[in-house]
Amino acid sequence: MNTTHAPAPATAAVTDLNQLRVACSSCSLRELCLPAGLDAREMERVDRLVNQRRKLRRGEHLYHAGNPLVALYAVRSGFMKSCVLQEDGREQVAGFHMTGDMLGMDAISSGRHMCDTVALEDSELCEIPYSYLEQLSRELPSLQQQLHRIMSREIVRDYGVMMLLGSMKAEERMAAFLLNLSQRFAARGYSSAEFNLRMTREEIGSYLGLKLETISRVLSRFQQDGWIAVRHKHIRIRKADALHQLLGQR
Amino acid sequence: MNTTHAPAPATAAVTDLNQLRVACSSCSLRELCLPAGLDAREMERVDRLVNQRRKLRRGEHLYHAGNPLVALYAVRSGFMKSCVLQEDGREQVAGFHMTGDMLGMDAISSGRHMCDTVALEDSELCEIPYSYLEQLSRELPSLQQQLHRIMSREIVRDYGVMMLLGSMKAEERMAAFLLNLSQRFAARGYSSAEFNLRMTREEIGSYLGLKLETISRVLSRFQQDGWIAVRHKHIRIRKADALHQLLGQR
DNA sequence: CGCACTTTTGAACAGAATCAAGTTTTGTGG
DNA sequence: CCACAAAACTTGATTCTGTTCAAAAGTGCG
Repeated sequence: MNTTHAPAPATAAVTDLNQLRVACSSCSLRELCLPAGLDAREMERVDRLVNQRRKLRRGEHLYHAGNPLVALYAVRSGFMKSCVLQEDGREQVAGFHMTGDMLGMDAISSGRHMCDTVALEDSELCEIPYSYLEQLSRELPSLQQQLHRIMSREIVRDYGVMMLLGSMKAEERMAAFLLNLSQRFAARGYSSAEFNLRMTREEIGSYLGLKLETISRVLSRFQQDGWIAVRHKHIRIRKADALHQLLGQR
Repeated sequence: MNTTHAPAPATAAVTDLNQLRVACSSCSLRELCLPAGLDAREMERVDRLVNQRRKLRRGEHLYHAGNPLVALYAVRSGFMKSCVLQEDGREQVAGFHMTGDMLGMDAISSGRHMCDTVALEDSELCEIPYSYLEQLSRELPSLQQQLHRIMSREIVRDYGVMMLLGSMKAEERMAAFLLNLSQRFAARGYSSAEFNLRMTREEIGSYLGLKLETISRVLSRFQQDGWIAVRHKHIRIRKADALHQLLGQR
């Protein structure tokens, strides 16, 4: 067994911290991530598959649109965004990714990434070489299933974003966004009521199809209504019900 | 070999036209569809996998949100739409599907469909039992690859829709929509310059995040500019360049 | 052939964008 | 560790795009 936190044995030739192994089997995210549903023997084989870590400083790219597909990535720690770009330079945030999320599946169709993925804070990722993943998932039906589930989950998530962008007003989009973050933090064992936004108002706006001024105004309005408390990037949800109602009604 | 158009042999006990076999290997869509990239031996095995057809009259559902995942479907002929629904009853078109498109991948993540899929004209679909597909794709690496490519393509398509909904104006959305249809018809051997819309203005509006009146107005404007000719559902693209420019600029 | 649905077009309205100015925060280098 | 510049945020006033409401005309299905 090996973990990031175990000191490197003095006798071993471990020179690169990035390559320190962290077994999936001992990872707290295993139930959210690629190995969900695998038994011990299977997990061991996945451990050997995922043998490379990648560290990114805030602002660094994991990949750019156009880069060839090498690997898929699982977020081990930190926070990322993916942006789609248009010829004319306009850019739109297509998603925010946190711990346990899988990245890079956009590249499978053409062999090249179709978006940019960037760290919004210092982050660590597990690199899953794609060709080995394909191979191993032929041998381990549970792994194959989980991979398919993960890709399908991304498709479903995208449908939700379409709904958001296509038929909600500014306040509804913001409520949906906050509740989504809240729920994802909760699923990871953090508070669902209090968290820090890792992105700027402009990035939220890009994701929600709104301008940054609108984001700012809606947050202020929610605060005045007593539904949330905002201070800079810190959010405290005071009336989750009210936010939910905003979505359910009409 | 067996095709839909061959008369059923009088001696055979073929009673259900829906079950008449049409081999993938003799299907004109094979290069667009699931068997793309397979050799003859592999194709033969996929033929045995896809042994059920399903006919839908215009307006009939292929599946509803909530239905359990049974199969994926390939559009053999006709035209379909998928709609996501919200608790409050609001509904949004998430995609239009034509010949060769694969449907149903939204259900893999949870085992239940997350959208409604409906025929917009009489349509025929190939039913691909999902558990057999999983199994066979473990045995045939090319099939596995193609399945992954298809799911990834759906993710990339969704990114495009997000871009459209999140950062384009009404006219740009409409131009993108028309050009996308045009290009997809062309890929299927039809005219890229002239085609019939299979959906109502309201459905286009729902897909593009606009109201039907806006769709009508934008089409009229395009027509006045001489960029297209619209008569009811019939569209003739006269200046594809102008439409492209509308997207590329700014 | 008629009724329901779809589409077009106009006029008034609303929500979000844009423009603008000022404030706060953050990150960097001295 | 502090000072400063750049980036991020807030708020107000104005503009504009697309929605809503309304009415009339066209289409097509049964």
